[in-house]
Amino acid sequence: MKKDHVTIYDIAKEANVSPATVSRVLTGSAKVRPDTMNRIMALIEKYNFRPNGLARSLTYKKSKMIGFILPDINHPFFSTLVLKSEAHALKRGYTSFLCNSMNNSEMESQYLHNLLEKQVDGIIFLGGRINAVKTNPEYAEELKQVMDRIPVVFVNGQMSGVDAYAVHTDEAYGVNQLVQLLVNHGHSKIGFLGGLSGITSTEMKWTTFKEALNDHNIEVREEWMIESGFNIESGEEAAAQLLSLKEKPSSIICVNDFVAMGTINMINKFGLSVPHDFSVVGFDDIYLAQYFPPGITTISQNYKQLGQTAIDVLINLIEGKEAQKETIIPTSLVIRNSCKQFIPK
Amino acid sequence: MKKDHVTIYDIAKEANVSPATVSRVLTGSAKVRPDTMNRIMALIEKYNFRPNGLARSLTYKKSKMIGFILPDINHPFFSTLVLKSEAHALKRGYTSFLCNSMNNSEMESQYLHNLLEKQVDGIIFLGGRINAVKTNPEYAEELKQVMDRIPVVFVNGQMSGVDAYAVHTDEAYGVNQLVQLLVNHGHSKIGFLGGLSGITSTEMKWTTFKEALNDHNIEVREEWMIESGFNIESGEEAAAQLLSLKEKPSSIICVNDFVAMGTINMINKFGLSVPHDFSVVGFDDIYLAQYFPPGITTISQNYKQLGQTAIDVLINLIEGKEAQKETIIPTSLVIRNSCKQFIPK
DNA sequence: CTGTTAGCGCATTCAT
DNA sequence: ATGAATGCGCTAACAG
Repeated sequence: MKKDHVTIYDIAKEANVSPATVSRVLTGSAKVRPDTMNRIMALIEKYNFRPNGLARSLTYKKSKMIGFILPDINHPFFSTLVLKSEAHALKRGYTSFLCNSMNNSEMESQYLHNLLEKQVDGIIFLGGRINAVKTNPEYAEELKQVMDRIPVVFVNGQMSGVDAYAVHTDEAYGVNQLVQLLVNHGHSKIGFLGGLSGITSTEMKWTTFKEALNDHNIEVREEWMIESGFNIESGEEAAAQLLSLKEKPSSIICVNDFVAMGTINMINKFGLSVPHDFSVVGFDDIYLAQYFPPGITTISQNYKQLGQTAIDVLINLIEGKEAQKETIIPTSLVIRNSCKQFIPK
Repeated sequence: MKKDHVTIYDIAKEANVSPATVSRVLTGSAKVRPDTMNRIMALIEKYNFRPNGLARSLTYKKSKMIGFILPDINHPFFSTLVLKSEAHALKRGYTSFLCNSMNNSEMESQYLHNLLEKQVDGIIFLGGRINAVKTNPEYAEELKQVMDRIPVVFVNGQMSGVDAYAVHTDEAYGVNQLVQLLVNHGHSKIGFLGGLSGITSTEMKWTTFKEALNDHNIEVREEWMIESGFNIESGEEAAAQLLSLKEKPSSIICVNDFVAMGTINMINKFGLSVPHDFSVVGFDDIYLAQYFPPGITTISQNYKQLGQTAIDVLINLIEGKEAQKETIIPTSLVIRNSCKQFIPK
């Protein structure tokens, strides 16, 4: 079962050459006479030899690995983003190390140390502490210490006092697109469901939402802005609350697609329907958005571009090249069937 | 920005001790006098020192990492399973390395080598080549070579000629539960949608399905068994085909929840509804199954147990302990609203 | 309790 | 074109 690990020394001995020569054929770092090369290659084949990556990284002082710290791979937004990013990183010669923090700061700290010990060459950070409106100075300090050693790129986040490289979705633009769409459809009573205060992306969406309404001379009704969370249950809860109001909006912007799904479900449970009784729009354009009846109109985060850019910035930093301090990725509107022209009753 | 990497030698020098002593406080492998220990700890703190994991693994000849080869982290089945597995592995002191093969055998090969070079202590293999009904001998050979070096555990798969440790869901039992449920509800016209021939899980579900119908003295109608695939689109296509048949079943078993969603969507597009016109059941119990209207009755794969067992088997193997060659994880029926009593018209 | 020495497996000068 | 020697950072004997 366990064939003892064969090393370049074993190969060297059997080929009657020095380990250095074996190393040379492995890396192609110098010319080797064709016949000795063939002899070595044959042995490599014979033993199915693979150089020990740990030893290699140790001498190179580069592991060619990048770490990802993210909240939850189970969430479609992250899984899609990570999938794209990973593929791109691989193309550039880097393998990825995923760490699910579950939005728990202690886990983030633990993983940060873990990644450092594993000698990753850089880190992509998503969610958790970099999504908090008020930065915890302790966590910021920790991150700064990490950044002292290896490059870190924030995706859709920021920390006050931490001068980090960042790439993020233009969420404000997305919200504006949504409001514009609704207004174009004749809606002037617009609600906003989901999200959590204290989370930057939520608060930014809220303020943008209000500004957009103002720009369109539409009154902001605080009772139509209901905070709840980010999953389907949150959508259901928020919608239930909204639907029990005496006066209701005719359209609803949801903080993300999951919340939109919950909202649609609850509207149906109230015996009403989308888009007939309410126009509902989401955010993120997760895989399911197009299939969840009636097909959710939403904002695409352009995952591929987002992930790719983050990776490019990080790798450029790792390899000592120039990189843009902050990159903003545009969103795009994806029209489906959850939204229709407002018809006064 | 770049503080030169500090090593145990640096710490040792500044603390006026030998590197070995520093190593001792790091690992706790031997007693160290309290005051020297404190001195060392202070320096570790001061420099925020972290031992180099690569160097460590090199001497330990253990990396405490396990690799996952899986088709696509973006699919809820895998993301959930991986999340559970990873958490359990971490609890047992192992970190995970994820590799998305996209069901591409070449990528699997590439990753297999990559993981070997990275010196992972073991591998969890899901999907792809171990799901093929007819084993490709070349791929089997490759896997055997890997297994010659480190333990590998198959999850929901197998390869003929490869005597691997395996953990899998009792899919046959699940299909039986589904048929039983439908029969209990008075259905005797049952279809089966989705899946792909050549994929073990599909073929096993098909044969189990037929046997179950036989056991219940129900005729098997080949035209109600439509092969298509595993995603929502596949469900829609298969359902469209089924619905254009002259004579249709009253109930439908889908190869998984995605296909069930597509099926439900198509039924709705035909102006019919679930469960009113058709009872539809799925498989996997992904997060969305409960929220996709009308709430999908399905079979749970018991992710946690499945993942945990796979990890336990693998780690036991890695650590030279006993492990069961094959473990079967029971499924459980999750009743929701996509299924109702058959009412003859 | 602590220091010295010798690898772990590989890549890289510096010679030859 | 190739070999010998050295170091990457850490742990594990083996002394003392």
